[in-house]
Amino acid sequence: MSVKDPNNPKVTIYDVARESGVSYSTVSRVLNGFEFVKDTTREKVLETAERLGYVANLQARSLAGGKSNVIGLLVPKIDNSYITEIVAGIDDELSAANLNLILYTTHRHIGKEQQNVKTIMGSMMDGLLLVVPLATSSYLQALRELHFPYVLIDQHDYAGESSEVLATNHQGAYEATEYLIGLGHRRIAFITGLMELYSTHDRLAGYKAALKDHGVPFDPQYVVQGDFWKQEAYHATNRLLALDERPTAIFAANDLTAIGAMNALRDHNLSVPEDMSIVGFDDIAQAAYTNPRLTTVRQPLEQMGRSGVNLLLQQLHDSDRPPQQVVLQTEFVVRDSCKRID
Amino acid sequence: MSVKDPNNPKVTIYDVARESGVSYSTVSRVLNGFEFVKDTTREKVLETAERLGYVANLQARSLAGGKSNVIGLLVPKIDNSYITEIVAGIDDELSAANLNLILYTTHRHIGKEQQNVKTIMGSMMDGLLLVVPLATSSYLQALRELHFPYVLIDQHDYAGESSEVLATNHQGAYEATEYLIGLGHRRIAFITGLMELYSTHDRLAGYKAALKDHGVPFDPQYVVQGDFWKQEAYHATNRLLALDERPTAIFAANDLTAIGAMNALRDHNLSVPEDMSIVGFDDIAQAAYTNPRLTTVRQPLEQMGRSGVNLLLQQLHDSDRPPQQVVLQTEFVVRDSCKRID
DNA sequence: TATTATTTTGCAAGCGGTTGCAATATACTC
DNA sequence: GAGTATATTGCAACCGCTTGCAAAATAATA
Repeated sequence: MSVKDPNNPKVTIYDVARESGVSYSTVSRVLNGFEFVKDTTREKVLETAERLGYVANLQARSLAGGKSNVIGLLVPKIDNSYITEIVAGIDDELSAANLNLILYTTHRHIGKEQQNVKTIMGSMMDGLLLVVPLATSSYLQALRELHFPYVLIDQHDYAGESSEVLATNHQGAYEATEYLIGLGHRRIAFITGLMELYSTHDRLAGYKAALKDHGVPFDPQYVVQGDFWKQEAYHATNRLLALDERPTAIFAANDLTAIGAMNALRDHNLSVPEDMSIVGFDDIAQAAYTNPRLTTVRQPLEQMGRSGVNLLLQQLHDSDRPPQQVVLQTEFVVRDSCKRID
Repeated sequence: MSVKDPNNPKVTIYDVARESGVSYSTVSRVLNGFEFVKDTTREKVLETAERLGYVANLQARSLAGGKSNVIGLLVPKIDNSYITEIVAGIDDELSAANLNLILYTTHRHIGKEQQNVKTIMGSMMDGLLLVVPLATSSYLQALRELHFPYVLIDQHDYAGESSEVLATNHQGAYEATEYLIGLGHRRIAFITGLMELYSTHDRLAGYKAALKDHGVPFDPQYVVQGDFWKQEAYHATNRLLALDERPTAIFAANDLTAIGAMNALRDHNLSVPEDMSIVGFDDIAQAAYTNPRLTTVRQPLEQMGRSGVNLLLQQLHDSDRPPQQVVLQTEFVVRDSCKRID
């Protein structure tokens, strides 16, 4: 790396300065769009920089107190399209804003979440995007105290002091449940997601509200706990099937849960939607390819990522901007996994 | 960020030094596992660092010529599981090695690829992982000249001077084609991928080799160009269906292409596998959920990501290590999208 | 044209680390 | 216990860039 190659692309600000006959600070000013620079100087510098193929060293810039143009992204794990669609939106928007993205994966390891946040705060990134973080209380406070810009994506800060982007979970769940009721179902089960996440609670509340509004008594035995993953959903479904009075429909907290449920049903030789209606949540790409195709509540995942970036960008520009909440609309998508019963 | 908070987590090496009564260089040495440090000193420093919650500033470290512990990852776009599975493997392995990942997405914009590589080289990352890069010649040379550690994933450097991880594309395509021939097919079409990618050529060669070995004459009209994406595959399939003598089977360069083909067939009211057999390549998650389930050639995508990281790690440890090639085994996966014909 | 206000520019310090080299402390010999 | 080899530690310089402040250049005013 340190070879002084003749055609070494490691051009520094000093090289540009020397080559264009001005001081390095002037170069710095030009490159940062500082206004008090004579136009001719600016052009000259810009031209030389271009010619020499100068590219700023990010770490040096950030170390010197400027912006690093890097924002951190904390996600649980890159292994399902719920996450990757959000990340795609984030990446897209960040890229448009000429910002770099450094990815931190917690591998669903709670301690790591905290650890990463500390690293990020210590590392002079410009901001942080947290996608469905779990144990937030500890470090959210630290982030706030330091005025470190951050945005929560699909997670809620009960303290109400964080910018966040959410979807209409309650409404989505309400509509899904209502749809099932409309098809004649009365014994409707709900497989929850991770209890640490706000969306789980919000969806559960929507489900209950719909039952109530339509005079269907709420029966706790039909609410079983999942964790947004197939495996756990599989077990949860088995528990439901062991009930004396099996449900006739399952509302799954997300599509992966729905798929896990379908797997369990298949292993019990039950078919969807004949023996059991199923509704998911998210509308990940896979949902359109299950067999039967999954009826679900679409979340605008990519848009959620984009909105998160925008919220962060606003904070970056105006650091005292109060926390803001963006709530995106879900949409009920009818496909083939539900059937009317009598 | 610069607030001198009482509980400011921005602890520097100087703080640790002062607090533990040694010089900052000693702290640096301890933190970097340098050997010539007295055990008692080491412990004392480590203990203080821990207590103060010290976390190294990456940019400073990298600026000072040490390792940055950041590696760059260049990918086309985060929007399909081919990419995300590879990224998952990379992320996993990197995380295990305690390395950070900064993500560069080219959005399939060739100029951006080059631009990003330049940025990366100028930014003192420790290394670079390139997943299916397209226009490589220009910057691969620059990377080599600077001895900048990098690894190609699923792409081949014809100059033979790059470390790369590939899959047995030729063999995979050969087996797929052979399988179709074994089912009695003679008019077997091949929808190619992006011609800039090595895998496309390798698969095409495997397809041709299988035809030849089994005495099936190669007919150029059955090879149509795609680009690894559904849309283009859709059009390519339409072209095949417009032929006087339609093929009875389609071997698609990847699963997305296969799915695009299936969409086109459906729009022609043709059913798979009754009217047309289809084989894909990759075995992305979706392949198991198409209807009918897709017969395909599995690439160990996640493992490819992992291997890429390992190759890079080796280079990081021994910078004169000659370029190495890792070729991972593909595996033919029979599902329901092919049928025997007479 | 001298004087003063305003632009532009350059210098130096510092961001938080790493590292070569010299200085100091400790261990080993005789 | 003096002398020398070896293990530890500290100092200073530097990585590439930003920025406050002062100097130099230019424009405005009298």
